[in-house]
Amino acid sequence: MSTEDLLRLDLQLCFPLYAASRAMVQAYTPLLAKLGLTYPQYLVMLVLWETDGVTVKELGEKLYLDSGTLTPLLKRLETQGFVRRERSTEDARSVTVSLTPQGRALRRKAASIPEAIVCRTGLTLEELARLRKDVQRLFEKISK
Amino acid sequence: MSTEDLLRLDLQLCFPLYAASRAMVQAYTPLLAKLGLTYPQYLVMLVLWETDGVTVKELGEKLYLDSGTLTPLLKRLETQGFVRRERSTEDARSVTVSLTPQGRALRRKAASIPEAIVCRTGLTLEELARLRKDVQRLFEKISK
DNA sequence: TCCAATTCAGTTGCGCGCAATTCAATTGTG
DNA sequence: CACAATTGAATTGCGCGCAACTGAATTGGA
Repeated sequence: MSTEDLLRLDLQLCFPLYAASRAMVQAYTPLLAKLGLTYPQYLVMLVLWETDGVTVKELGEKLYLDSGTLTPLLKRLETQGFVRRERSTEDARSVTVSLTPQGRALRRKAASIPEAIVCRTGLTLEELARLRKDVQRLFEKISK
Repeated sequence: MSTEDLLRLDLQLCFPLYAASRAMVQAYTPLLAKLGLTYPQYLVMLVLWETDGVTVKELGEKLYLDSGTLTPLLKRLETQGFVRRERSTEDARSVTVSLTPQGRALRRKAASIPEAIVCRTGLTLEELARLRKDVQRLFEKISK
């Protein structure tokens, strides 16, 4: 393949990835708006619904986001009444994030979202699982 | 699969897509920084290197971005001296974006980037082509 | 024990993305 | 032709992402 070809927009992997990621977030947006969440906020809630009481650092490791992104995002979730943020007693450098009852309750309202998105893709669960694995593999290759 | 499972972060397609897309942009960032470009600016340049003299609307259609994103981005490219923006004479509502000699020259400097990224993924061109097609198909399904 | 190095969250600054709005130019219809 | 509807770019406002930095708390080595 020539350099010319490699510089063509439609032949690069990155652009479809970038476009698909944004389109995915846009598909979630109206569903999440009903809960009062943005997509990154939803990701934080997914982590907390699975493991309540995590530090900002742990959230960052799971979501690949830094404190510059998480701190203001968590403050907004706190203002909304979905989470509490408190300095850890055993290590005062870290901050523990935990769900409020309201934050826990939100999980039920979110329960219907994944299926709605799966339907939207029009792919079978097998196709989705394979694509997810491929994209994950790509991510691992790139991110080191 | 249960609702519980569907809400698990690691089982969703969207999160790996989101993480991979950001990781990809991060892989481009140091290479593009040498040219004075961000990743979205690079996408605009890719379009212009292929088809010089396009309107903001056409750019938006190719990149799935609106004027709210493009107008300030194009102003920054203009300030850098890579593009010119001028009101169309036949339709004064639209603005035509074209390359400056400096913008055209940038293409040669960018020529080595796609291959560097391909190497970074550690995938064969066949694997990349297949993944690109799958992601494109997903994008088309979602974005309507 | 002391103190330099590290860690963790927070802050600042900037460039997207995108919804919503504005305004001027153009188009289409009676 | 008139004028309402549409189109295209620009603007505003907000929430990310992320690099770079700050400052406080903790750790680890001499």
